[in-house]
Amino acid sequence: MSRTEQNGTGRRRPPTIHDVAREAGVSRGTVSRVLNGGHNVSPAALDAVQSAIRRTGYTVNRHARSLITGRSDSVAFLLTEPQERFFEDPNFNVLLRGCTTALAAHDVPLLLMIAGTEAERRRNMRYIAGHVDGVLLVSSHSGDPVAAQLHDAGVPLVACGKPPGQGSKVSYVAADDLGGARDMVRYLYESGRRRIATVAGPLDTPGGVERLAGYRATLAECGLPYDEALVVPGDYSRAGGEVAASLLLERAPDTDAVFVASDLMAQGVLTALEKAGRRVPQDIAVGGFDDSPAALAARPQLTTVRQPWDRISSEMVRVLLAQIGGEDPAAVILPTELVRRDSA
Amino acid sequence: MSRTEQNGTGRRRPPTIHDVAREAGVSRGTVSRVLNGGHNVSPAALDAVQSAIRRTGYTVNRHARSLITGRSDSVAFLLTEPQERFFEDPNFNVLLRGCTTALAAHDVPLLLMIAGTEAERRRNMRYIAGHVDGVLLVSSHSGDPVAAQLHDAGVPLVACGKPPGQGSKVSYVAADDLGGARDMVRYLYESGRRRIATVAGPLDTPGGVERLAGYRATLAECGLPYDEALVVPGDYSRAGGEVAASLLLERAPDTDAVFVASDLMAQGVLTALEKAGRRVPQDIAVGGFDDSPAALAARPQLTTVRQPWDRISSEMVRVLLAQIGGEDPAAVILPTELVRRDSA
DNA sequence: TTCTCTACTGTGAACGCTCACAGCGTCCTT
DNA sequence: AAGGACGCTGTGAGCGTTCACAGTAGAGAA
Repeated sequence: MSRTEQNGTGRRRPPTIHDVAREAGVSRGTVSRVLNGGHNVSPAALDAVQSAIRRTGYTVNRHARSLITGRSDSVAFLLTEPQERFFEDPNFNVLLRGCTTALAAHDVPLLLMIAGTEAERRRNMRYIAGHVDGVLLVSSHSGDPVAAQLHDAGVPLVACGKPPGQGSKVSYVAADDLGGARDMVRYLYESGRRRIATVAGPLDTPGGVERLAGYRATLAECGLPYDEALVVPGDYSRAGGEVAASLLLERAPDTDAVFVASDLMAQGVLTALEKAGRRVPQDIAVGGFDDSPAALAARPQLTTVRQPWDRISSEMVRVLLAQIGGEDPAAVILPTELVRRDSA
Repeated sequence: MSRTEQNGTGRRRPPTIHDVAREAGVSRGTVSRVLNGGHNVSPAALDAVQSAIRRTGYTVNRHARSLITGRSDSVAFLLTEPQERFFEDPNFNVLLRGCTTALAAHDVPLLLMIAGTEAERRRNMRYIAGHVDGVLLVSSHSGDPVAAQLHDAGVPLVACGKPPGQGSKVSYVAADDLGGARDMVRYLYESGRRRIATVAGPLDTPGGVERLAGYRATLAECGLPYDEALVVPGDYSRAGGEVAASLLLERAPDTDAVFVASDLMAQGVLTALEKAGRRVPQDIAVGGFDDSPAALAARPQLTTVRQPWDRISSEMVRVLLAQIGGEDPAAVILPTELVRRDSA
């Protein structure tokens, strides 16, 4: 008879490895071996243990295991963004969900940590060292020292997007921002536009830099001049896009296309254009970046560049687990895809 | 000399309570007492221990602590939604972030678990029992047995929104859906609308039911007849809203206002109305629900009902921690707020 | 047969912490 | 003056697991 036959409302003491061992008629050691891959265990013992586990409803006590192994078998998803971006940017959702499910497949729980303030950052850093096997880092702004700190502390780490100034020391997974920007600008060119402007992302983020570089390179490839009046900085926010577009219309009223470095900003651009009485795409074509829900919500719906967020998340998890397993840091760059809708 | 003076690239063995004790010239027991509230410790010893902790950079090993206390000092945020909703609904973001930061203030890490499929659900249930002190449950569909299961397993639990058919056994925190709907419908009535329709939410969710009930009750209070042609079911999605609005225009072309049970659906309604050539708000007023980013993204911007998501998350955490501390389950209902913009 | 090798099994000893207990002084009460 | 109560301290045991090691039996080689 197992000790856990009833599971009433009060919490019972959960079965331990001893209970399983007794139930199966073997020793702790054998049960432990079964739990950890089942090597050097006779078929009969394996069977007995497995059925005993099933009968008792045993689950390994991860605290006890972690205490001795030193591993925690959990990883942190660390977000170091000012909160507005987290709210506004639906990509985080996709990324977070993707990481959660990819990890779940390996039975590794995910700890969500958000470090908006300096105090939160310190608390999280304290926690991470020693309580978590690795970190999935989402932090785009380059002022952020957290990647370097974690790396110095010897914590396995994968960043989403290339962390600036880290050489090749830290792993990262990123979309091909430069290639995506190139595809979009070339597409605008090929649909006949010749005064192609851009609303850039923040230039302290790798994405912002790369997309601008792609814009610039493609202009050159197409034989178009680079005109500084056509380049307006933005901050990835809707409001920022609106401001940027007004500025652009003032500086270069003859613009006939805008490559906007995020869908959210593109929404703002659309608003400004509407206020200014410009028709999209007839008067001005607008190209976004991200293929976020905002792209579908926009009127007209945005032609944009899809980032492979689902693959990004699964690659991040793959690289992180590999690194925890002892492999070297790796960089992965994934292709983007042009999505044609109504705005260009 | 502390043993941890350098923190080079290789991971050092972190300082233990023994190290701190030696450093402070006291015993393990005293250090432990300082760590757990500092009762029955002399001022001198307290001081010595605290400075030793600072010097060594000691952090308590939570695995060792959990092993003996039986608590894990962590809680799960369990999401049992089909994935589309998670993506589309920005409220989850706010909720998730709110819970994370509220918990962080108590030094309690949050484990994110998503149970989209049955297999995931089972895995998560297994993990939760014994590895987590409590659960923040976000699951609106009533077919979902997870609330009952967790409750039966004796796991402290707080749901977001009233879980259907649980009597008063499980704690929950919810916005005043009925009151919010009432405010909106009354507002539409007071701005002169007399053919007020509604696009309802799914009726297997408490929110959907309550908002419809509020609509119906307010109609009665205002002396307006209840007309079934004016009530169209929806599914909280943008596409669902568009379909619903087309149906509505067909069934009741003289509608002059629509109370839509979510902003996302309201966006769809706006699209359908635009296609049908109706002006908003001149021809038809549109009222949303949620005050999500979608409300600002919509054209015209949505008049809507704000749910106090920030307070919901902090209340959920408060109630859960209280319950873990031994208090009884509690129900909390928080007031909503009417936000006037351009659509009504 | 005897020896070695291999496959399998059981047994302490840790991991770092908390908790209960016992031992101490010191102060108050009777 | 004796007895308790109280504040503070150190010590041993044990939480549930893994790991290293020692031991056993059976198979194959000499």
